[in-house]
Amino acid sequence: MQQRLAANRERILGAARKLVSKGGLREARMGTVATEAGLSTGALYRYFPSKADLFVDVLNAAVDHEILILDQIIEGPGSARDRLRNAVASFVRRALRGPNLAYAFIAEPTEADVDAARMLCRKQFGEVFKRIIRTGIANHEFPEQDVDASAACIVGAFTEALVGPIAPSTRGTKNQDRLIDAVSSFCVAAVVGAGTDA
Amino acid sequence: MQQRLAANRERILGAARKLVSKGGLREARMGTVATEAGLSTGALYRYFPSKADLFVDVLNAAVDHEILILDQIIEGPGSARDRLRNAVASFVRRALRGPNLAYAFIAEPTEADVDAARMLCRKQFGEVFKRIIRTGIANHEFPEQDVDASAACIVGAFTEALVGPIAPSTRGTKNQDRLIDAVSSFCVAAVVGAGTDA
DNA sequence: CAAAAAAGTGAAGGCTGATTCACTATTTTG
DNA sequence: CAAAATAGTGAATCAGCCTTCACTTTTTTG
Repeated sequence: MQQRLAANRERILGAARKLVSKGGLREARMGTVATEAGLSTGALYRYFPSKADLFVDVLNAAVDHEILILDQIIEGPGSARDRLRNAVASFVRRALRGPNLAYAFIAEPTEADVDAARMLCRKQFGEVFKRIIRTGIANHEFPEQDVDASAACIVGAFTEALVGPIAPSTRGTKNQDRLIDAVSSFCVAAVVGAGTDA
Repeated sequence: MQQRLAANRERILGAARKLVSKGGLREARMGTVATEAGLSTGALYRYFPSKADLFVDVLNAAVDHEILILDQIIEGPGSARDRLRNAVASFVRRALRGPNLAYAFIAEPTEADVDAARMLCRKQFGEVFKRIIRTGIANHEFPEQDVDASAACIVGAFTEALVGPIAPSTRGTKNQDRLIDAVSSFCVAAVVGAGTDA
């Protein structure tokens, strides 16, 4: 019977995830989550104290997963440059593939409570990139630079390229591959060459 | 007497601008705008058909102004590289200085209607940067690259560096100058070196 | 199996904030 | 100056949603 409860909790999280991934936070209503999960609205509150709590959970789970993957790349073998490139490329690739979850999330604020969590997540991503940039600087692969600023720029760059309206059409594997390449080249070049003419 | 009306309209726009620049769109209520403008809520609707209309106007005015400045830099003299650097630096400098208006705006979605306008504005900024990148490529100052992607990355990079939570403290002229430098160096290096190892 | 506890229901309540509107004040006009 | 038109007022209305709660159903327990 614990089973049932745990399963319900999962179903709720799953429903919320699904709704966010299409439609975004803006359109994720508690009622809809409930229906999607096959429960009544009231039941949700037996599992999560509030909408914000529910969605913060969804966000954190998605982001933790993503961070884990980035971490492995960043801490793995290879030159700092290659690891940086792979990290960015991996993120963009995954974002383009799946329904945008962490990605819709990372880019789209709503209520203040959830927003705070979102900010934190962005910061987490930033931290990962700071680590690799520092490594590269220590290595003398990268020039001295403002690590905080560079990390922020990287996160901003790929986010905008992914979800922004400027982004070119991402239909077709070909275009996607090109975008992945373009964005990761951009970031690598920036970090490698940053400070050049500061 | 037309005067009075025009003046009121201005006062409303001014009030809205002021409220957005501190507090952001999220906290800009019609009632507050009215009070700030010295009018009643009802009166606002004699000047603007809806909240969205009002704020779209505010947004567009702010962005048009900013675009104009960027345009002058981009179309001005100097190498493509310098112009790109100046354009980014100018944007960041202005954003850090004034109360963030276009900047709070450009980064912070709310209702769908206003959001559409916001997207368009980002696109406009992107267009400006595309132009200079194309020029540089034609010049052979920059390597061939995905112009759309690079422009998106630039807009994303400086936006995040400015308003994102990752951004380092921007208190003090010193820090601000460093940030301006870091961000513009980042973007220039990226564009100059993009495609290097694509 | 009956009573108690836990889970689930969904309509009603409440909150926030935009929009309206019946009415008053001011300005224009003949 | 009186009538008509135009501005302006702000309390009431409306709308969207989250959250609650009195009640039913299911599960546990003695």
